[in-house]
Amino acid sequence: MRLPLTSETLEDHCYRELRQMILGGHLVSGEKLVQEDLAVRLGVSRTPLRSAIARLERENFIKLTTRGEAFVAEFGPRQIADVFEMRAVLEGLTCRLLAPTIERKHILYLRSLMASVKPAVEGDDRDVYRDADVEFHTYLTNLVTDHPLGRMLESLHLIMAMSLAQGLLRAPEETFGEHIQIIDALEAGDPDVAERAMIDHIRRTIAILRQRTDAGEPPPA
Amino acid sequence: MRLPLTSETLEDHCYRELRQMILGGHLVSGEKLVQEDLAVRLGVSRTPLRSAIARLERENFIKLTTRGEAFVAEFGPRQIADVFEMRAVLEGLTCRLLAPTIERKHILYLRSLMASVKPAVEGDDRDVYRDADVEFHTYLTNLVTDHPLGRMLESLHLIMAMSLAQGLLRAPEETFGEHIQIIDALEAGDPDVAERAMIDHIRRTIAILRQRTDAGEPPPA
DNA sequence: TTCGCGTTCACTGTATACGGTGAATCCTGA
DNA sequence: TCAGGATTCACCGTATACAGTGAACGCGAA
Repeated sequence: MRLPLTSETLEDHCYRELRQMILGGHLVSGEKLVQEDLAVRLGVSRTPLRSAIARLERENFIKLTTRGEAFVAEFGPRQIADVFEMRAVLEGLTCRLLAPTIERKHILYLRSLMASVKPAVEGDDRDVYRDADVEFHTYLTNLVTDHPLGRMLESLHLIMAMSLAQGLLRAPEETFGEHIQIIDALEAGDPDVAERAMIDHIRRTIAILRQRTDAGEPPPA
Repeated sequence: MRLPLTSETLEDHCYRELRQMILGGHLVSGEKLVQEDLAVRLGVSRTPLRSAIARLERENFIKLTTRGEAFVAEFGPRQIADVFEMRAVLEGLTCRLLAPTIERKHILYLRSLMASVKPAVEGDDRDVYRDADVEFHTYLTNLVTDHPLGRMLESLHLIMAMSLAQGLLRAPEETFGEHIQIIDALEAGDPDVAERAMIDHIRRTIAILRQRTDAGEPPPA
């Protein structure tokens, strides 16, 4: 048994490791997760591994059959759109809650973040912009402390990161302006406007995803 | 070891049992959950019990210390309001998704449900009305299948049931009309109106809860 | 009495052993 | 050759054993 060099639990370790394996494509969609194999691969016993799997299942990264077999979930445009649907309203709520009291320094950070990727927008450097996009949403989420909302959004963000790993869904010049609008609304301290701006922002992306679903486009495998 | 009389897993059993113990007040807020004690009390080993605890923790019924000790979460007006905040937007989303395609029979059921409690509203029979209230929201949630939204709302509904166990937060004559409005919007098939009706409905309750929080009213203990 | 320190103990995380069950495989008879 | 049934096997849920770690408690010194 491995000594706990860090104070982190082995379950946490497995959780993050598995997540990374899914994100990094080392575990592909639909692949079966055999507990014993994975356990030796991660150097732990089945006990903490099982906990990690259960957690990932609740976060929709893993599907279980009635008999307990675990498979990596499939992420097509449909599934991503479903998750984004929840993200839209929950991140909208985030903005609503933040607007009245958000501190100036956070506004400044968000502005500087967007300013720093302006060249990427103009040069259409999508990799750079994508990271900023994720950071923008993650940063906002992390500002809501002492509220169960934060934890709920964590797992959804991962799915966002995953979907973006395959490339941006909308052009930077489009979403850039929307981010600015959100920041403006937060700075103005208007909960309704801020909430609406965020919801509309994400729902425009959902529209794209739904188009792909309707077109029957399969996940890029 | 108990034989699996039902196909249900022991973890599921523990989960429901614990939930019920919390709801029923057999486990009170702030009480520590000692794994071994609970295990013998439920007639199982610690293994499935631990899974159940982990699950309840993710659903905010149980808080864990850094060292893994589990305590029953505290549910004051503040915590309930926080959860209701998420319920508002997620159930709003439920209505938005349902509106375009909801079947007539479901509309009819909801109408008959409300009609059946009309006397309770007029007679101010709050116990009867409360059950119908929970049923109204639960029924709608269950209509959304094939979407992660349903599972996400499950745990939140439990907290609603819990808060209502202590009595209604608003007068039936107030919420009754709002329920009707929601049904009307669903029947009309208008996603925006249906979403807004649900959100407003729940947010009015949140306002009440926030008043109690501001007044510093402690949980009834 | 009170503070400090060591010992004990309770309780957790983790490993491992065990029994059961569905699926795959192989054998047998037509 | 092919269908059907028995047997094996792989894998999961659960129980239990073990080791580590704070916290509580008691004891001795100031």
